[in-house]
Amino acid sequence: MAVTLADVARRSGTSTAVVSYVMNNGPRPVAPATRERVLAAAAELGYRPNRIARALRAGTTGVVGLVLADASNPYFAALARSIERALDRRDTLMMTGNAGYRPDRQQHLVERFLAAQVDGLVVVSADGGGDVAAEAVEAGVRSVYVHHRPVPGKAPLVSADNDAAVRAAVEHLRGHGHRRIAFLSGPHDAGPVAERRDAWHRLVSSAGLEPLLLRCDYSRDAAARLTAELIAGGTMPGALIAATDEQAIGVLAAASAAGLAVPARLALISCDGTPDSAYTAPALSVTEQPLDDMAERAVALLLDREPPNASLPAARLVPRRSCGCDA
Amino acid sequence: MAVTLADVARRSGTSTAVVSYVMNNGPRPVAPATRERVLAAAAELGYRPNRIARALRAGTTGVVGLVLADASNPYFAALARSIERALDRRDTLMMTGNAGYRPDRQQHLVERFLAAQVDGLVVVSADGGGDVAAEAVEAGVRSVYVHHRPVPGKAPLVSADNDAAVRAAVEHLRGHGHRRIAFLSGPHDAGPVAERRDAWHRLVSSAGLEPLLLRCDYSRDAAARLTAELIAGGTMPGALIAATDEQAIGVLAAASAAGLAVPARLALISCDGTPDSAYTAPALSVTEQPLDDMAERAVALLLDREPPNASLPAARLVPRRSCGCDA
DNA sequence: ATGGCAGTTCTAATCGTTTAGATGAGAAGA
DNA sequence: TCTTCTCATCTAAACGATTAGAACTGCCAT
Repeated sequence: MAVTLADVARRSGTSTAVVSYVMNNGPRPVAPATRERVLAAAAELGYRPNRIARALRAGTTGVVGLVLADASNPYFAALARSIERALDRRDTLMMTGNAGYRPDRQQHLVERFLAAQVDGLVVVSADGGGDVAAEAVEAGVRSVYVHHRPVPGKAPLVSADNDAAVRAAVEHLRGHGHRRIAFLSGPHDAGPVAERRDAWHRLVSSAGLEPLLLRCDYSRDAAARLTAELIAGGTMPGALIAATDEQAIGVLAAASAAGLAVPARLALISCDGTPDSAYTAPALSVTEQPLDDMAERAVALLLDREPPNASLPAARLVPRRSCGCDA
Repeated sequence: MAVTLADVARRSGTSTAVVSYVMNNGPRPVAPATRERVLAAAAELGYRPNRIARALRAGTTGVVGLVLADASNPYFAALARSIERALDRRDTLMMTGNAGYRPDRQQHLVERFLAAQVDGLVVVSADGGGDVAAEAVEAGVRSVYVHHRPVPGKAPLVSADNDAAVRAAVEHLRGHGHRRIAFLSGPHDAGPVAERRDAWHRLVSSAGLEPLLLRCDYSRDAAARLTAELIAGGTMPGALIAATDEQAIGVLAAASAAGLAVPARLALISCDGTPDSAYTAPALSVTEQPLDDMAERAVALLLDREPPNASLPAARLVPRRSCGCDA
């Protein structure tokens, strides 16, 4: 059915070797006249090299596996796109799998990807889950965690500097005159969220302010329910830093439903900086993660012989309406 | 480096054929005692079948290519997840590529996927772009368009019944007492958006109402700008059906910024029904697309010998706050 | 003429699995 | 004892591309 090297060779009156040399500007030269004949034959027949065969022979597939916690989450979706662009620059394809926050699914995906002989593995997981990359590393497949790494974790981690970002957020809210600055974290935070919480706790405590720590699941729904309870109970603080945009959007929805004015009665900043955050009502103030840089770094670590070791730019503060700014 | 069939065969004192038969519950039976030895050897060595080699021999890879317009758009992201689940049920992996609404990128991705010998191709494109699946179909690779199909298009289309959905939306808004029901469409609508617009136009016209048609890009940004202009010019209608959630979210953001109350001064319904729509302020009323059913249907069309020909369930109306309902 | 040397091209082994055909060992039937 | 049959297993040929090593052309210098 499909056109093979042998077909092109027959048509052009040469051998498969010569055709291969022409196709890859191969390791050996080919006479100009022959090259022409081969190219003409390939074009006529509509020859398309079979990457599976090449992969078997070469031991490298040009495909990287991406294990994603949840592509429906705009933060992970944006990260996935950045990774895709970084891979595309290296002419590498991407297999994707959503683990849906479930460790067993993560494991399952890793095994499927290894069987498919991926050249590398990128794991973007939320909190929780074991060292899924370990199996890949043992099998000799380069792997990298992005955003979060389990402990212990056998593969390197690429993540942004959350400390500086949270510092900027806290200082910004204090600049708006707030003294009760709460933090909304995850249920069992770890990784970047824990870093953010730590940074907040340190800053608020050392300023002599009371650190009010809230926790809920990383879903809009959970954050909305929590917010509704706090408002009903009259214990809503005047300023809040949400660990993730998703949670902040849930907070915003519940505040709107309960008639609590943002930013007048509640100043809000969240820490992802997804594209969505610019289109909430009011627009969310955020600390924006340098996703493109993180992705480029991660992919370089996987595929390039000499990965860059420049440090990652920190997340930066993007003030919009929800913190009390006009913009 | 990697453990092969031959290694397992040597270790268990059998041949590669027997090992293969054991691994696949092969086409021939194996004596129980031998089977045990083989399984033990495979476990000890940590054997993992090489799917690339299997693919070369079998001519089938167990991988499907998904060409997506834009995974950052929650509607497409949700659709992609549904497709992934449908594929997973058939033990099939997925390669993903985002075309970013650019026809040349679509074409490029299709070619990469074909070279990777995918077993099938799912194309989820927005308006515009040529018949990218044509090349795949000619190469004998089954393909299917989901959501939108270019004209002419060589592959079948899986799409929901938009007519019934829009009818429900228009009738619902009329039930709230609205008589000026505008429609916000895309810049050069086609496919599902055009269907929605047609349905709206027919219904509104036949009710003797004036059909006000608005157009802008499918981005939140564009919709927000258009809305701001309309509000400033005092020409904002009292009720609006947005073709997509993204546009509706842009409308909502601009209305909030300009202080235009939703739903009191503007009743809004949009036509995708993404998860996001429940968490806007106020919550968006939508007609919800049956994404899981669409995905299952599309994948069945690609991979199953006898695809189902039951008709697709229609999108259904989910009334929330933005249309004027209390819920 | 003849050996050597580029410059080309061909032959065939290889990657790891699958599987049809050949082979072998035993059991049952003549 | 000698077929005949059934099971279980082995041998080896694919799948399509890559690439060393062999082989074949001219051409020049001896």
